[in-house]
Amino acid sequence: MASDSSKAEKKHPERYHHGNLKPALIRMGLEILVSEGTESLSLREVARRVGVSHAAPYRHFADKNALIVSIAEEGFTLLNQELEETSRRTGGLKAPERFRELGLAYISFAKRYKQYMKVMFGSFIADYKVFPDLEKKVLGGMVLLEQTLQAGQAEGSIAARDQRVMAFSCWSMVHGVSMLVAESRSEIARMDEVQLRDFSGLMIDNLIAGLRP
Amino acid sequence: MASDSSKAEKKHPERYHHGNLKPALIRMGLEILVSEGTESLSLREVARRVGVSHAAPYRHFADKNALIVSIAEEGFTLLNQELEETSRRTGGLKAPERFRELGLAYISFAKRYKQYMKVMFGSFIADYKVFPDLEKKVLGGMVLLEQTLQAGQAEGSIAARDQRVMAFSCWSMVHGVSMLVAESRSEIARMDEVQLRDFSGLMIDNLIAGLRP
DNA sequence: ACCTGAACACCGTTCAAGT
DNA sequence: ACCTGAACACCGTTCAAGT
Repeated sequence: MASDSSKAEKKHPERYHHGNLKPALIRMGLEILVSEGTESLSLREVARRVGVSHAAPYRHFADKNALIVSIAEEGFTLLNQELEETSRRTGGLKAPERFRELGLAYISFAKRYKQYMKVMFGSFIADYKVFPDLEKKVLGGMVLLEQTLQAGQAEGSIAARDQRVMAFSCWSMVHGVSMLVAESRSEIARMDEVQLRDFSGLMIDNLIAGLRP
Repeated sequence: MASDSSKAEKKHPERYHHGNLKPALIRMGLEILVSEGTESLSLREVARRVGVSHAAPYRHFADKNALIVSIAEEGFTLLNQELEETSRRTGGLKAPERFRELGLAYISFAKRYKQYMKVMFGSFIADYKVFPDLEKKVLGGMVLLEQTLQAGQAEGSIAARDQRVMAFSCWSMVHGVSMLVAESRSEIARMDEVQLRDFSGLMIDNLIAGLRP
């Protein structure tokens, strides 16, 4: 009982050398992503800033791609959390209004986390086929949309048409705006958060009008 | 008259050493892009395949980014051509149907030229701010949409609401599908051309229904 | 079990020098 | 005017060797 040395060593969490290197690499990776942008993200730089040799990350990630996938996963988790919270918050509203709020939440996320969006949906992940988990996470938002539509059909506020097509219609529109914003294409990227929200609201209204019975 | 030597030399167009290096680099760049994908596109590799030293491209492009911008510009030109041809071809139809065809043409382009779309809208172009021309080319499609909407309002087939919002609604939806397809996100990317066209048609119909008076 | 250092084969970019 | 070769400062990845 006196000489157990295996667990008591982790006194200073600021010295990674042992212990929590993997999460430290992920955190530093997205820190670089947010501050320097997407071009500055190199495995060597991440290792350097975390104070570890450039070969060390290879004990925790198969390659650079694996690190990026981990960052993307965090992004999807964050996005899904915000969407679920929106869904909860708007529980009392009718389907079209909830639908609208979900779309606005997605776009708001994209505006606030551009770099995340680039990593989540851009071409940084070379072999996405190897990571089917990612695709499932993307579907998290779709599920919320379809549930909302279903409730809308039950209460008679949404037309009794194919849910999947309707959900995809909304997701695609909202995703399109989001990517144009994240990649700073088109004038819409220069709007501030409030302007973007108003404009997006009008766009979504155009779509919702077409989904009513 | 006998000894003019300045123009008569270009006999063998297959020897780039003099002459048309710049277009050759652009062509080879997108050839690599299409065959090997987006990760394999390095300036040195382009130079190598064109049979020229790795420093030679720098006489024609300021940096790698400039080459990529040139490729993206070709992509935009191609996309705009297809959209304009669609617009011409559907001259006899009413606005909602033309609107629909324009959207389908955009998505069809994205399906057939994934790599182009990645370069045109992805994060490969580091300093897009330096190239406002690109943004103008993006707007080419938007102009067609707005014109169509205007005609629709004149003939009474489109609601008398803000054209810009309506055009953006359509562009965003269609762009969203296109990027999900180009980046192979979501199940929609696994559809073949016919399936994708049918599904997209239904999505666009949802939107058009909301744009009617 | 986890990390380091050297090594390899690549990059993008620059610059003196060649024709 | 256009191109080359060497050089520089970076990469990602591997692997023997260290603790």
